[in-house]
Amino acid sequence: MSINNKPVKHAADSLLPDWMLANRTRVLTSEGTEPKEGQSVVYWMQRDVRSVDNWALLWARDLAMQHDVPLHVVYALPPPASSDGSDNDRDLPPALIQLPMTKRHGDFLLGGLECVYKELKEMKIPLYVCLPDSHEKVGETVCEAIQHKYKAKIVVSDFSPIREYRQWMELQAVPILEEAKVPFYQVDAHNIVPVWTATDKRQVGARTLRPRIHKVYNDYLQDYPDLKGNSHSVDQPKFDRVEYESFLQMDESVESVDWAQPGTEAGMKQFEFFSKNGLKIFHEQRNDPVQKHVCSDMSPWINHGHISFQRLALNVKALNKHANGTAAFIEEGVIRRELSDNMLYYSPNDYDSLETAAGWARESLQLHASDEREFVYSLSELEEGRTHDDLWNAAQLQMVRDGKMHGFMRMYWAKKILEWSESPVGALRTAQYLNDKYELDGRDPNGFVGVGWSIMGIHDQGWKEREVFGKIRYMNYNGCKRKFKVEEYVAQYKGAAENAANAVEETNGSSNKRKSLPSSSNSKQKTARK
DNA sequence: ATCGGCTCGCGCAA
DNA sequence: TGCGCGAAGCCGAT
Repeated sequence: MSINNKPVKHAADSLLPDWMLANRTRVLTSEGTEPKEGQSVVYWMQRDVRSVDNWALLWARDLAMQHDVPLHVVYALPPPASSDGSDNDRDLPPALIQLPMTKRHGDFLLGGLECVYKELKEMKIPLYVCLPDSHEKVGETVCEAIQHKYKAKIVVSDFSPIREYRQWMELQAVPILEEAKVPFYQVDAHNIVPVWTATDKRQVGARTLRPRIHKVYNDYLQDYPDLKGNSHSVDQPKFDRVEYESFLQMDESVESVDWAQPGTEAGMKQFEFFSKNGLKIFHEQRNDPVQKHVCSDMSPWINHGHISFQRLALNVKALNKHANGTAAFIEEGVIRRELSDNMLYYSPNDYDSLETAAGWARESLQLHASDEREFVYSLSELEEGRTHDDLWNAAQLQMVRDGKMHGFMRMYWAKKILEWSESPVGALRTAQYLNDKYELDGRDPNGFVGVGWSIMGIHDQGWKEREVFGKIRYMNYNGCKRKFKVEEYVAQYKGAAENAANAVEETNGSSNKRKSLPSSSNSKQKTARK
């Protein structure tokens, strides 16, 4: 079932406290769905897993106060991946929906959720975790809690442009709530300028989104009010971490990382470190993968919703130092990050496929689809970092080991996957698969757009035509040598190779649900042409 | 070391 | 309708 963007209708002014901008909201249920009798307001938390700096939670709490009922928070754990093999992509790595939750992601997700549970409990706000049987049942399961467990009169959710979230909310829950006459409001609690407000269509690049956001940026960069706790006494559900862990059926071969602990507090510590060390040189050194302590490394917490980027924007503004570093940080954290949401929101059904590329890019990749490739690697050769390119292998191993690849290397890494794959379609899916499996900040719009920028020219322009790439921007080893000390970067990941190989073997051996992936027999290395 | 051309499409001037 | 301009890079000329 495909997702359609309907014209955005904002919540009526009478529902909004003076600090809540109508543009942050949209009404998902149809006109005439008015609050009837009910005993609570429910906040369906999904993308923005935090108790502070969360416009959806704040507004839901205010609505509960207006109606003199308690607030309940409901979160749906993502149901285990179902790979029934019914799709026609047998030769491609699994798409996000078929990808098992890794321990790396699951631990971070549950850790953050547990923090929120405790923080809310202190304020007498209960958090109830739903366990839907399948992807198709998420909306139904959450609505069951909304309607029968909590008898809600109003539902507020946060917003994500990821397809699965939109299916759960817009396609599955909306009809049930309309039938039950429970109005369903959504808040873009993730972006500073809400995605549907910044522009009303997909943008071709940063240069068209930037002026639109800058024009209204200060209007939306409001400080957050404090969250007030429930005054009603309500039952507190238990937080059963063990049960949730077994529900997720995690892929244990991708281990958690030590450097990033889940939760708002841990994330803010990382940010304090960055604002003391990296911010002042961010504009000059963020593209040098050898430099330590330049990048903010905030994306795990931002993407999992543990921290609001708006909080970081407010903090760097209050710091009022390092104008150039701050400008570069805001450019990446606001313009480029919100550009990703823009792409997914306005192309909800094809943001992860070649179909979403611009005409020039599709045609050009098609024209060069049968060009002879100098190297073609199998998925396992790539996954284990066993290519001829030590720089690429190091980047891959950084991702496998640390759950985070340097931003500049992500571009080079994905471009080489295009260069070394049989087809652009396969390259795209392989890069998305590896990104979503290993990056702690994967499974997110920024990942789809980052990979899309590299492989199919999303938000980029055409460049000098060449083999395999066509007009897609090319990157190579020599360019990296010009920019940073390649040997130094490579040396950092020596010895990580065997670990990666073991992890991959474990994954593929233990997962009987996983459909078979391209085997290394596909691998070939051809001699250079000309 | 630094610069300009590469190539495309938006947005503005006409 | 035509033209200026940007853009998370490469490459060759200076």
